Amino acid sequence: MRPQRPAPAEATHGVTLWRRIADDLEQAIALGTHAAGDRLPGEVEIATHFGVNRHTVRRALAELAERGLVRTERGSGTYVERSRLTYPIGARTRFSENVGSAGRDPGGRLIGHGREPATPDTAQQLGLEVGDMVVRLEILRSADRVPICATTSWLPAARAADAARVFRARRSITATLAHFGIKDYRRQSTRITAAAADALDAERLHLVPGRAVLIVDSVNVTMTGTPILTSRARFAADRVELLVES
Amino acid sequence: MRPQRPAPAEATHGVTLWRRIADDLEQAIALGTHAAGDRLPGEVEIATHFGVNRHTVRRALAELAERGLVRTERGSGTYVERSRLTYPIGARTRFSENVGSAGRDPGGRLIGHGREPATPDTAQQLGLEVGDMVVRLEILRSADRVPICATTSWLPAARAADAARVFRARRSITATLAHFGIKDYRRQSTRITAAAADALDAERLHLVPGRAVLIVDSVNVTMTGTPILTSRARFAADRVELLVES
DNA sequence: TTTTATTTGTCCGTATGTATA
DNA sequence: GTATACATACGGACAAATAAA
Repeated sequence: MRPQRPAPAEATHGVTLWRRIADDLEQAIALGTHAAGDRLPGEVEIATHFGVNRHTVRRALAELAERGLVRTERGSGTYVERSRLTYPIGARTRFSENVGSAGRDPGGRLIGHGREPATPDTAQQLGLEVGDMVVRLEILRSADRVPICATTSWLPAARAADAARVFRARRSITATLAHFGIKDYRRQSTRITAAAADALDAERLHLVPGRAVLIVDSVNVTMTGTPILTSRARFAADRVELLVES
Repeated sequence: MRPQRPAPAEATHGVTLWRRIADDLEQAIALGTHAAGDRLPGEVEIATHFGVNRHTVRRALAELAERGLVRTERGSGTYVERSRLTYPIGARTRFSENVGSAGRDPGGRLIGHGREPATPDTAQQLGLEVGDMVVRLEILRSADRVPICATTSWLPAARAADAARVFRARRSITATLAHFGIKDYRRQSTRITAAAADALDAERLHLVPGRAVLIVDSVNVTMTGTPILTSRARFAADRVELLVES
């Protein structure tokens, strides 16, 4: 960041001081001058650097905090938040590919599984009868060892009986489906809503109860259009941003 | 719902009692036997109806409550939740059309506006220089008089100087853009994340602070690809579900 | 405003079947 | 096979919130 003195009104284009400082800090963060996790200089230090009052800096930092770029910790300092993982949603949505192409290390761990009768909505999504058996997989997914989402997936038991065992070996949904003869599949629809994290989310995703989770329901079909997998993922909203391109 | 006695193991397909009751209630809600807003029978009444213990019914209701189908109010009863407004996200996303085709009455009210210099990210999205002037519109949108989202939109001031005045007359973004010669436009990208509602969200969207809000950033371009409008919408997550089809 | 009945929330306990180690 | 842990189901009692008299 470069020092700036409050300039005459016409030179500032009517830009408020705090906004200019916020913009400067935003640029500095975007350019990597302050990396993720870094502690910014103290408020007084920033204030003297720009030649303004500390309260003006506080207003700027409040703006950045509200937008999620920084996080202020009372008695400690202001820290640059890790930028959200951009997670593209589309017909070819694959977790590992998404995380990998963001330059992060994808991980997936089976934390539970079961065999159960389809509930009405699961049955409808998979084109089954209510009560037909389905296999449920609970997978905790991460990027760079940081938990990203907890996914519950359902597959027709008739087509993928021991999906849990296969997933544990292959460590990928795509590879698991391939094992059952599904060479390719596509995401048919995605429904997105959000809720406050409950105790289970907090434990699995390692976040404070009450923080937001994105709830993403998807239906995946084979290339011939047969429903093969439906899932409900709960994302730590702090850490991801879903991207829909059209 | 039809009464059911706990049956021998082989007849239940291994389905637990509470799950079967939950499924039955879910069906009854889906079929409209219990409409949105209706109060379900009391726990004891449901229990005697199914011939089970009250705790078993409670387990079933807890399942439905967790999935957002019902809401229990201590001392009062259990109520069927209004189903979420399905909001399609795509190239042709238009608020009024989305709400209207869901059979609800769309509303939009300008609650604020301003003229300000573009911040770095707004400038980048609109293809402007940092500091170029933009017009900001704050719009509160509703369906059937229930607030759905608060949207902040930015347009290049050079192309849409008095957008606020036009919007107030036309009451639609599409009509406002048409006034400035933009006959058609499409949504280029949508970024979705979530957060807990702050005091401003709570007031505008009429919800309790801490409930989840979906934050939807979009960039809209003319049919020739020129960025014309960027917006950030904050949806009451309780009341909507975003739908992405691919 | 106060009382009373209704309804959900929480806690205690008991018994049984089913996975898991 | 045995022991252990867990989920399911039932029964009862009381507290707390609500709604109606």
